[in-house]
Amino acid sequence: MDERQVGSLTFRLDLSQPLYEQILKQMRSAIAKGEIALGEKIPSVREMAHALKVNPNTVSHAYQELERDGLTETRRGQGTFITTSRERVQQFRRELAERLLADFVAQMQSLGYTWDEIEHCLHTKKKEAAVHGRNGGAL
Amino acid sequence: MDERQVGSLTFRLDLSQPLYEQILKQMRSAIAKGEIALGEKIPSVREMAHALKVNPNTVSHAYQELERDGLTETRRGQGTFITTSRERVQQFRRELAERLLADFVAQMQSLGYTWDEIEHCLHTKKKEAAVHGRNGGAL
DNA sequence: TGAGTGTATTATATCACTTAATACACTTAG
DNA sequence: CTAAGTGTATTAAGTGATATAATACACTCA
Repeated sequence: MDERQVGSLTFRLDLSQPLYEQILKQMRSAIAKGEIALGEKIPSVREMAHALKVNPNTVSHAYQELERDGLTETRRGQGTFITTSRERVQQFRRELAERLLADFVAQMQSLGYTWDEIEHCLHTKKKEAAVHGRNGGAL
Repeated sequence: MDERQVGSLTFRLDLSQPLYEQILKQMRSAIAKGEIALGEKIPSVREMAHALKVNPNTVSHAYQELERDGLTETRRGQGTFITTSRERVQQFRRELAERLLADFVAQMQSLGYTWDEIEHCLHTKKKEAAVHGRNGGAL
């Protein structure tokens, strides 16, 4: 429940990972999902740092990675803005998904799972989730 | 190609991850895949350390994690041996796969992918792999 | 002009990881 | 019994990534 609100965004930080990485990943998700509109200004480094109770340098680190990803553009004296290129966002989302998928499959195969078995596991979990989503999730 | 042979096992180590974690994961894979037989003795801490050009403490760290997993049993003065319980190995393999799957799905969903889209991505990649496996992998 | 931007710098502290050098208790082959 | 080989524990040191703190600078805009 340790959630922090920053503008329209919600962040959850813990100690299991570097803070700047958690900020980075959650910003990436928000952008990929369109929770932040194209061209929109994101919170300033200092504002974000204050809201998350984190050092400005840590936020700056995350923001610089976002720019390396091509997801943001920084204008000195103005702030940091989401790219206006819908194509760039979609491409980045696809690349990230492709990496996740490749890593997942590689790790499953390192445990001796075949393609068919991996597909079957995913399908089974999907059906389980469907049950939990309908009513099983309730108390 | 920086591979190291230790008995019947092959290890690949780099600097992108803690050494003890790489040893741990590759041992887990070897056990899960049955590349080491149940009850078999694995290389001694010192032998493994020498072969991998790594400190004995680092190998010991990995071996202690393996025992925490229930995959090995240590006998003082004799060495470290793979568990004789086939059930334990199979259960651990399932648990590991379950964790990988849950994490993968969670990360895909954080990018806005639906269950159907995730399934479709996996299926597409499977077919790609099939092509590369038949002949596309050749030069 | 002044407040708000991103950025850079220097310093300090902490933590995980790795290596090194020993030492101890145990088991087994000789 | 002895010696070599087991896992394990301890202490020390060094490294690198991470995070914080305190400043400072250049830029933009009302």
